[in-house]
Amino acid sequence: MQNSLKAIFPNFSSELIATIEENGSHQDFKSGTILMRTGQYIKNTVLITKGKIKIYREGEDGGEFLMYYLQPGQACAISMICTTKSEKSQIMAKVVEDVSVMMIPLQMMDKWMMEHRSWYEFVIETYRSRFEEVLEVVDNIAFRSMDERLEFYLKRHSDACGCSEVKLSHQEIATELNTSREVVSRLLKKMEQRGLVKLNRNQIELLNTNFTN
Amino acid sequence: MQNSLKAIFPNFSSELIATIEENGSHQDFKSGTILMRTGQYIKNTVLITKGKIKIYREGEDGGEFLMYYLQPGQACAISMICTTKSEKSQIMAKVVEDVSVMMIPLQMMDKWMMEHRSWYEFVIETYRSRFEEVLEVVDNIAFRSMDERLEFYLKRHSDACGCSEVKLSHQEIATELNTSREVVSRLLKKMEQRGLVKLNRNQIELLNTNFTN
DNA sequence: AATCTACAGTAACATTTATCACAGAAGGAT
DNA sequence: ATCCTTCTGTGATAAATGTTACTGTAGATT
Repeated sequence: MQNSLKAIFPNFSSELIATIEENGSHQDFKSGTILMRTGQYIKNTVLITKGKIKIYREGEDGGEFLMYYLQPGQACAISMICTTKSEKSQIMAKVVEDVSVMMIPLQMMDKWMMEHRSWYEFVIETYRSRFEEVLEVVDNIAFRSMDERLEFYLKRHSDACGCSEVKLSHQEIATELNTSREVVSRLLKKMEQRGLVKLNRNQIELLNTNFTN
Repeated sequence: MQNSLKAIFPNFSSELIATIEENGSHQDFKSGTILMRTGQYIKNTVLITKGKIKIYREGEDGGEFLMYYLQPGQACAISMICTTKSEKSQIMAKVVEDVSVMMIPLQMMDKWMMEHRSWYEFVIETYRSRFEEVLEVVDNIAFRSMDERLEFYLKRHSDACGCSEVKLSHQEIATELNTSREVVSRLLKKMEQRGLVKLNRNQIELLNTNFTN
């Protein structure tokens, strides 16, 4: 256990790892579990050691909008921020691949910030990278049209999984981009005609990862 | 001077105020000055003591997109985040009302985080509130159409200045929402017909601040 | 094999937003 | 007062996106 945590969070000091083992509680969740809801109070910070969690925003009409994914070695920035004052969550977190996490009680946050340099740096870096990621999301919806956003979305996915096949239905993609299935189908078809992708049932193969044209 | 800082940042401890006075440099900037550009390296954290700074994202085509405003008693979250590793800025910061600021050299950031509880809390709270604000921006562009976004925009403005008159041209508003002047003119006209605003040259008067209908 | 269901394709149409073109109005400068 | 510039209003049109409706197909179920 100690070994695995150290492997996943290589920058953590040994003392920090030990402290985490001591105070955190290890938990597993199945794909589909909703870990956090908008408006819910947060009592833990979450460190991901296995699997994938989707962080998204929910519209009043029930529409979803993907913000980013959390993967092993990462932590939920929102939970860190809100934790310090036990604020309400502003986002939804859903498990999309069975996960293992360490739940860190909120009281530890402030304490460790002072006591563990490597925790402090991890937290700051988490804030920074998530903030940047969200800014990129803003860019996309503010300045780009749906076809560009779709390309960006597929690229992000293949980057995340490290493979060129994206295993999602058009409906799922549409939901995450907050558009309709028909629009996604149309645009994908156009991309196929341009030779950028190959379409199969429940699977999109990226032919030209570097389609910046 | 000591007095004024304490008045603007009431939660800062006296020792922190003294430290800021000692290490920060007081500077003034005229309206229109660009304090930070995308891609620029950041070497200071900025505390605003007077005036207003606009934080926005710039598209490749030169389009702007308003993120939020910084006002007295606030600090630039981006500069704090980037500062810790002297990262590049991801946003633009432009003075929109003559400002006075305290520039804090980046080396101080980490040091004060450990030494001054009130600084630590201020930084965390700044992260949190800005993150939330950006999430709200995402909501708006992801889920809402232009007429709703325009209403929200006007509301934010009147909230910020504390008055019901928004002194902006249609062109300026269009720029910040990344749309065109004609669209703004048309939507405003409709709002006027619905009795929500009164239109004058370079000025929009909100008649019904609570237009959630 | 027959049936069922989720997924994908596509045409037709509605709506929203962007763009072009131009006219008039307000206020400052001469 | 006249001229100039900026701001505003509005129609016509184009483009992008959303919606409705329907068809076909692959794979699962029976």
